[in-house]
Amino acid sequence: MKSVGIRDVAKAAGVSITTVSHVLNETPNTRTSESTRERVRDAASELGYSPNRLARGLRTRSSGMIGLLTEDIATTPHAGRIILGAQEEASSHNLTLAIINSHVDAGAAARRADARELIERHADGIIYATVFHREVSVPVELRAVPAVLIGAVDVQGLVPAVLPDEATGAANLTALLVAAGHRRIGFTNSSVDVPATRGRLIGHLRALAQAGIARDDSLIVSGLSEASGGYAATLELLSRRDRPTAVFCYNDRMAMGAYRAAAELGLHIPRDVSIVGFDDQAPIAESIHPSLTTVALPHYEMGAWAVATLTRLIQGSSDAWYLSTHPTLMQCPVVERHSVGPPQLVKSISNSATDLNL
Amino acid sequence: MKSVGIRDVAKAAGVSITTVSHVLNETPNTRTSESTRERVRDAASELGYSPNRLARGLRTRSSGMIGLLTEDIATTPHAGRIILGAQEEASSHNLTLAIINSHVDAGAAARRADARELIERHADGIIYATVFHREVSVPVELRAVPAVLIGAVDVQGLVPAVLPDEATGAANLTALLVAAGHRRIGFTNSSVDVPATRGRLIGHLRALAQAGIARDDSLIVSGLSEASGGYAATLELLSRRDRPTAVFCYNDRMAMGAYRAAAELGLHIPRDVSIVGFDDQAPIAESIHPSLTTVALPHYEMGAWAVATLTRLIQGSSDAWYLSTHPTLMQCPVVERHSVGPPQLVKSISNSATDLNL
DNA sequence: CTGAAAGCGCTTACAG
DNA sequence: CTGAAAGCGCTTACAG
Repeated sequence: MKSVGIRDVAKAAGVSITTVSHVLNETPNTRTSESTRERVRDAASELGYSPNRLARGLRTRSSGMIGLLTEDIATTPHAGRIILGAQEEASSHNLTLAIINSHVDAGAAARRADARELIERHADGIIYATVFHREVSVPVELRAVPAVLIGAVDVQGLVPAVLPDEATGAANLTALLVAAGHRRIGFTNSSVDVPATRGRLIGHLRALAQAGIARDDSLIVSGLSEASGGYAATLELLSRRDRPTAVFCYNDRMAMGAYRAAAELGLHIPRDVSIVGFDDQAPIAESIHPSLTTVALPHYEMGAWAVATLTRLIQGSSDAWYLSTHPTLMQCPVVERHSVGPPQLVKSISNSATDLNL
Repeated sequence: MKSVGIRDVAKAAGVSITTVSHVLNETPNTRTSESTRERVRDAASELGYSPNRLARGLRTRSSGMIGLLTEDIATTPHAGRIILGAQEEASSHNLTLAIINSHVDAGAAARRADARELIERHADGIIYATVFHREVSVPVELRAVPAVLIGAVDVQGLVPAVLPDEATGAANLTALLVAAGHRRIGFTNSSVDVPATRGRLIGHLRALAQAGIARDDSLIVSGLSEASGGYAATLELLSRRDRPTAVFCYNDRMAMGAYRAAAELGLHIPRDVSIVGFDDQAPIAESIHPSLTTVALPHYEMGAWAVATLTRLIQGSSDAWYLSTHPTLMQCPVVERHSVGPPQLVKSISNSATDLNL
């Protein structure tokens, strides 16, 4: 199966390969008679010609490929959406997405080797995405090409980054709770100190302040960022005499545990207590009963932003410096479902059985 | 930043580029003195030379890239593991993985365009992965290159495929239930008819037969393959006078609903009823309480198999025909956690409250 | 054991 | 408005 090349099209159209190249690429500043153009296009489509990207890349020194370097991300549940956003944006720019994953603990050397591989293949740009929102020291290899970061910020401030705006997302979520009437809101935080932990708490506190609700640190309890941690923390919170009427869980997995704690205490969600999570993690948030009100992380959008920004950088946009020094924050939308209701009107005595007897 | 080429290495080592190419590629049937080889290697590493894959690809008519064509798969929770398996296997063969995703409903035309794009870039092989185990008609474009299918079987039997061995996985899971002492096992199936639905039921039935347990179709009830469907089906099953002592749910999401049904009936898992799922879907299976005994889908393995097989095909292996006509089945391992226990010893009266009074 | 040379399939000054 | 020719950076017969 001999593949058809530009030469075949030229011959069929009775023109030179130069002309074929010009008309097919619509080279600017090139005049070609309409009749020739038509002949060329007809010949090309008749022969089913499609240019060899390798040859073109060799000549133009650009591969039309962008590399996505991930750090264990393919194993996290969110990964798919980052990849999807990046891939679709890439397609729309006629770019191909190549993926390389290294394990988080593989170390800097592995990451540099991966970067090098992408460079050998003449990636036009590289996206570096980390599992958790954190600070990284970008491999020097990436200095050689346009690069952007997803979910991480470069300690040296040399490469543009997108980050989820956790604080605003959290603030909006808390505001929703406040709007429903809650004033005593528990917060079960993750005990590991990462930007997400800090950001979510900050947003929560900010919304409280804005609503004129006094900060009460006894309402903030932290634990493992898993269902088990959420269970323990929420159990503690809801067992108090003056238990909160709502609890904001650091993430959806913790919220799963919070549901169990509430059930064990005989508390009905959202009648007796409102629960909210963060991450909009599939399939938990939707599948749990009642379905969970939470905030979504903009993975798709960050993926798309990354390649959109990269294409600007590749085209030599002058935003580079500005972008590098000002991380882009992506909004995290609140997803309202069914785990929030108004607070109980009656002052509960410590146990919801009382309510049932009203 | 002028990048270093083979010419620079040749000059530095005082040899021809031919020689550089031979020593660096370790071309077979080529004698080069050890001293020359050493000089070349030193020069190459000193200059930080890495070959331009585009140029090499143009010359050798192979890009060293393999394409992964997915069908909405990046949006499914499992996707990451397929990509990861494929990517790691690709790395080990010095291949790069390019990903293109099309929406399931984008139609055949979109898929063909995607295949074409991969071919323009001279993908050495293409993997086509579908979201759900099903039959597909492979785009003709794929006939031009080695191709394999993940999770789907080609209606025309022309391309090799890997599929999860759902039946065996299900049989093993049911066998585990039987081993625990269960003889009345409910089965909540998905009401949509796909290979997975059929395979899981077949495996279940096979294990029952093997254990000498009479088939009782009243124990098989189907519904939506979501938590809500599992809830309804399980509620029905467990409300019967002679309720099953265990229920096998078509998937983990249905199992989530089953948990809720059991809780509502006051049935404790696994004391009063055992529940098992299928998919080992993160983060449900682990996070739910008690953690769910289920069977894992071999996504990583299928991804790795796909590229391993592709490399054999690319090298002209003669297995092609055999592989095309015999889909490869990948084992689905049972993952034991905490949702299975022995059946209740007492004959229940219809309501577990009775048990509590023993 | 080593090298000169052709050629992979394009794009792009440059000339006409 | 159109084309001849150089060249991107490699690999690979082929000759010596």
